[in-house]
Amino acid sequence: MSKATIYDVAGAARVSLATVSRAINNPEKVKPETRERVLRVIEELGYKPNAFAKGLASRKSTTVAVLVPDMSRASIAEMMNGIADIARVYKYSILLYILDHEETPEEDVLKEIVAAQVDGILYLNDEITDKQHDFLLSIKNDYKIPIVLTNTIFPDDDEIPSVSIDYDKAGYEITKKLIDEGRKNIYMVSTVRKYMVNDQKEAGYLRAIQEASLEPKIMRTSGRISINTEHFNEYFKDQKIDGLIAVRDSIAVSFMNVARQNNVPIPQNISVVGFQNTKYALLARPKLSCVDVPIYDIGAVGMRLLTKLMNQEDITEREIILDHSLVLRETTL
Amino acid sequence: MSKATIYDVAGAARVSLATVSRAINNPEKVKPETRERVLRVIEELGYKPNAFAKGLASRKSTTVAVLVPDMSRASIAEMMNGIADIARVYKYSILLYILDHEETPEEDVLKEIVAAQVDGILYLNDEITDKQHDFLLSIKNDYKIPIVLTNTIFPDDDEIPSVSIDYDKAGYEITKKLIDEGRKNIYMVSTVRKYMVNDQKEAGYLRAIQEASLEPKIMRTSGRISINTEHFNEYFKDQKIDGLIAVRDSIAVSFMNVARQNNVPIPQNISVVGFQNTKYALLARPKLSCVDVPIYDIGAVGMRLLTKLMNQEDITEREIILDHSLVLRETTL
DNA sequence: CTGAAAGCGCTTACAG
DNA sequence: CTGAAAGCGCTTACAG
Repeated sequence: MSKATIYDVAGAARVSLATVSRAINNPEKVKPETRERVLRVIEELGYKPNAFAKGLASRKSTTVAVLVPDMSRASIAEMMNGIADIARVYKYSILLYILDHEETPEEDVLKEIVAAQVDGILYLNDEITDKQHDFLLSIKNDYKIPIVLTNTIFPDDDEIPSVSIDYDKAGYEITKKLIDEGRKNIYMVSTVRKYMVNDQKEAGYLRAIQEASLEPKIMRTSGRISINTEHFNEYFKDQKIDGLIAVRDSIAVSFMNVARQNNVPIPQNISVVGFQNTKYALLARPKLSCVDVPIYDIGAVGMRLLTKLMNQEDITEREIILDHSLVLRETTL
Repeated sequence: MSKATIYDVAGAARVSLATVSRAINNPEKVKPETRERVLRVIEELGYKPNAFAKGLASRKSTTVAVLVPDMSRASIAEMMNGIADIARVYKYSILLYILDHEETPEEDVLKEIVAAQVDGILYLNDEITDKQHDFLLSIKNDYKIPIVLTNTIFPDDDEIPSVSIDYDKAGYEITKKLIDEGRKNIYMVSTVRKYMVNDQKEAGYLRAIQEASLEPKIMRTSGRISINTEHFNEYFKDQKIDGLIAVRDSIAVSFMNVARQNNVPIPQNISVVGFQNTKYALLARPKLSCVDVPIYDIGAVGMRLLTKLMNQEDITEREIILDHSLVLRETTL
């Protein structure tokens, strides 16, 4: 049961190794009966082509690198499911790189990725500095490795394709919803870290607030629950808040817990909404209204787009925007 | 900037390619000044060894495969963080395989993994049938690829090393805690899917229940929230339940929501506990008591153990059990 | 300490 | 439609 090579198959099928290779990779170039004989032997011997030899000879790896910031974020994990499902369909393997922000500079990780000879890169890190962006561009142009930004965008970039939703529009819509309810003091709770997508949510929020001549109030939190609690308690001192938009469901739930402690009924006194539509939203009481982000699909479509790029197919859209929707449950009027 | 090969380096450094290879892989076999000259050229040319050629020639890939059932499970995702951090320390790359239960048989995925020539396998799927276990054994023995079961175990297996906590003991302890509170009708809510770790939690529960001469009541749920709700409503009809142990935090939270709807105070009337100590537990009100599972560490230790196995180091412990703890918050007396 | 050469297991023009 | 042969970029005994 030690590994059969292409020579073993060729011998057993009484053909040359070139024919075995063709039977696998270009079946139409082989006479049907020969092909079947070869395929049968492959089956019998449990033959699997050695990935290294194949990669070396063909100069293609059928491997993509996926670069993620932190797997424990629910959105990242769910995207991976979408990516993996599509990768399997197109027979790509996934090399996974998780950034450990403190230890290894992203640039080093990217160099590792280049050395690994991947055919393409899925970039899920949604904090992108100008410097990082330049480096991505150089990888794309110097090494000709296609890159797709997945659930993130870089403003005014028309070189690197991306897949996401229109977070600006979503931010606008959900803010508008609260304004239409008659809310006047609507806070947005965003993150200290400069995630690209949260910038967009904020921009949409600001647009809606300004259109309605209200006062914008953006707070940035680390996301740590204990710290949130402290901040949120402040909100109830002046009693002026009547709407809250959190960039993540879990932050919204965290706020609701503090509101209950202060005996402020939701949604009667305050409308609360989140982003993503995770399990947190469903498990919360009252059930959280939020923007639904099709995160699995974003991963899947990102991977699909990358396969096209790797095949040098013509891409009409370089920036794919998937649909989102507002899921109104119990925390809005 | 297109890729330099080992020949380019050898040429520029005026040595043979064998010397370049040694300078990289066995520096002590090369005269210091030669080595430095080679290393300088490598730096200048930005040379990175081609991973395929290296893998083909050396028959080692410095790559491990990680096989996971579903990335969206919080425990799996967090384990990945631990695995990736340690993998980087030991310079291993990670090939990620996510099972899509319906589509591709696990056996096929495992064959793919073997073909990818990985040096080791981290197996995180915690539903293991006898057949799957046999297949794992054959991979380990026929192909000599080390395997580590991470956060799962296979009963009475002394061949495949594993890293987890003592779920049986944890199940026992948490049940004992409720019994000590004076609870008499303690339910365990487990899963329909036969996760190995949940079997152990159940075993521990049963042991404690029987010791106390109580009646065991195990319910198995699909985990879908809507279905849970239906089931849980049943519990309140006969009013006999006074303790609930869920194998996952989110199931416990789900139950608490139904309890509130039925106006049953927690923990006064019913003690509720979960497993894992996820964000769900902290975000719930009252805050959920639960068994804390050091899931990041399980991943990290699993990866570390695998590196030892791949280096053929002597392993004293084949079954590593990490410590767990009981985190008592507001849902227990 | 260093080099020449074989070999790892494939793919792919090139002939036929 | 099929085969012989070169080549992908490395590693590693084997000599010297």
